Amino acid sequence: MAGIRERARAETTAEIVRLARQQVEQDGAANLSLRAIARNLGMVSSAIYRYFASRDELLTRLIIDSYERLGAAVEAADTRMRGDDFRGRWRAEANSLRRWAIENPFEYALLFGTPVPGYAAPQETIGPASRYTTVLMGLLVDIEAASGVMEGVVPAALQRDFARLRASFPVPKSDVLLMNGMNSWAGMMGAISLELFGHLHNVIDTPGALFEALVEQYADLLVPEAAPRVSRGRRPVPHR
Amino acid sequence: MAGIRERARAETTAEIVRLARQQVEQDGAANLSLRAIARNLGMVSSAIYRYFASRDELLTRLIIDSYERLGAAVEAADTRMRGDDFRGRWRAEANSLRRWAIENPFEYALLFGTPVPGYAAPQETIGPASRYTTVLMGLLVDIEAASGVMEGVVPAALQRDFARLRASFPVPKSDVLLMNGMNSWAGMMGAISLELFGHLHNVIDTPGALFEALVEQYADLLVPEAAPRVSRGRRPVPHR
DNA sequence: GAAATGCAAGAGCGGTGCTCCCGTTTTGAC
DNA sequence: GTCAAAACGGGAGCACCGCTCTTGCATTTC
Repeated sequence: MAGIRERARAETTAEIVRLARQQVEQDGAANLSLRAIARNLGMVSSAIYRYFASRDELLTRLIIDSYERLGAAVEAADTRMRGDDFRGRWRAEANSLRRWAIENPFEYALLFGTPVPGYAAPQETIGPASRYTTVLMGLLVDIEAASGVMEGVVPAALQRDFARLRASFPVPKSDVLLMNGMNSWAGMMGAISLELFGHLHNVIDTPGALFEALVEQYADLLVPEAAPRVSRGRRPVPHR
Repeated sequence: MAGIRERARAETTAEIVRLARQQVEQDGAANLSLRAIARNLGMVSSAIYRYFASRDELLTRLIIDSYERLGAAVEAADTRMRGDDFRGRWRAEANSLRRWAIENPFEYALLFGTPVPGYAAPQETIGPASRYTTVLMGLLVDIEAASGVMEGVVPAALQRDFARLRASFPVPKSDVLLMNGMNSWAGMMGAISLELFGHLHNVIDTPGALFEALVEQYADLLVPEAAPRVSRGRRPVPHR
C-alpha cells in the first residue's frame, strides 16, 4: 500500500521534470532532449517513455509549471500591496511580470514565444495560463467596485466578445475598462517581448525606463483618480 | 566573363532560398531542413554547404528577406494614403502590419517570436529590420512637422536613449511623441503576438475588432487634432 | 504461489546538421 | 593553348535526435 513502486515512480518523474526545466533554463526549449535527460539520469533513453509519452507531453508539463510559477509571482506581487492602492497594485503586477520574464527568459519564451509547430495547447494548460491574467482582471474588478463603472462604448464585435467573457470569468462590467485592460495587457507583453527577443538592441539602452513609463501611461488609463501625469502631454504646441 | 558558373550559382542559391521559404511557410522555421531542400533539389545534402555555410546562415537570409517583405508591405500601405491624412496613414500602417502577420504567420514568428538559441542576429539584419519601423517613425516626424512639437517630459533615462536615437535615425524631436510611438509600437506587436501565438483563444473571438479599437486609441495618442473618440471614456461615473 | 503488471535495457528505424575526401568541371593566369 | 587553382557535386560517415519494439527481470496483485 505504501507503494514502493509508486514512490519510485513519483521521484523519477520529478527528477525528469527537474532536469528538463534545467535544460530549458540553460539552452531553451528547442534544445530540450529526452536522451540527454536519460543520460543524466543514468537511464537508457527509451525508459523515459514510461513516464512521458512524448517530448511534447514533457513540454506541456513544463509549460504548465511555468504558468503556475508566473502566476504565483504576479499574485504575490499583488497581495503585497494594499488592496485599495490600485496604482501601486498595477505597478507591482506589471513589474513582477517583467521581472519574472527577465529572470526566466527561456521560460517566458516557452510561454509567449513561437508556439511549437504542430503543438496544440492541451486543455490542461488553459487553467494555469489564466492565473496571471486573473490577477490583472481582479484589479480591474476592484477598481470598478471602488470608482464606479467607466462610461464609454466599444465596437459591437468587442461587446459580444466581452459579454461572452463575462459569462465565464470575473471581469469588469465596463466594456471600456475591459478594453483598456486588454490594451494594457497587449502593451506590456509587447514591450517585454520586444525587449527579451532583442528588438530593442541599438534602440533603447534602458528598457526598464521605457517599461516604467509605459506602465504609468496605462495606469492613467486604468486607475480613474489619476492625477495629471507629467509624461502625458497631449496638447501640442504649434510651432513655425 | 558571362560566367556560366556564376549564373548557375545564382540560380541554385535562389532555388535554395525559394524552397527554404516554402518550408518555413508550411512548417515553421523550426522544421527547416537542409537535407529536405537538398532532396527536393536532387542534390546530396553536403552540396548545400557550397551555398550556405550553415543552417543559421540560411535562416539569416530568410530573416532578411522577410524583414524586407514586411517593410515593403508597410511602406506600400503608407504611401497609398494622402501624406497629410495622419490618422489614415497610421491605420494603414498598423493594419498592413497585422495583415502581413496573419498572412505569413510563420514568417512573423521567425522575425518576432522566440529567437533561435545561440543565434545572434548578424549585422546584416539590422538594416532590413528597421525598414518597417522607419515608416512608423516617418509618420511621427510628419505629424510633428505639421502640428508642432508635443510638450511633455519623459524620464531622464529615456531622454538619453532618445537623444542617442536622434543621432542615428530621423525621429521626432518631442520626447513625448517618441515615447507614445514606442508605446504604440509595443502595443501593436503585443496584440499581434498574442493573437498569432494563440493567447486570445477562448478570450477574444474577433481579434480584428480588438486590434482596430487599439489602433484608434493609439491614433488618439499620436495624432493631435484628434476629435473626441467614442471609445475613450476616461471619466468614470460613480455609482452605488 | 502463480499470474499479471511495471519497468529498464537494448537494438533499431528514420531523421537531423555538419565534415571530410574524392573526381570532375570550370576558371583565370601565363 | 596549357595548366594549375578554384569551384562544385557525390559519397561516406560522425554524433545527435525522437520514437518503437522486444526481451528479461522485479514487483504487485489475486
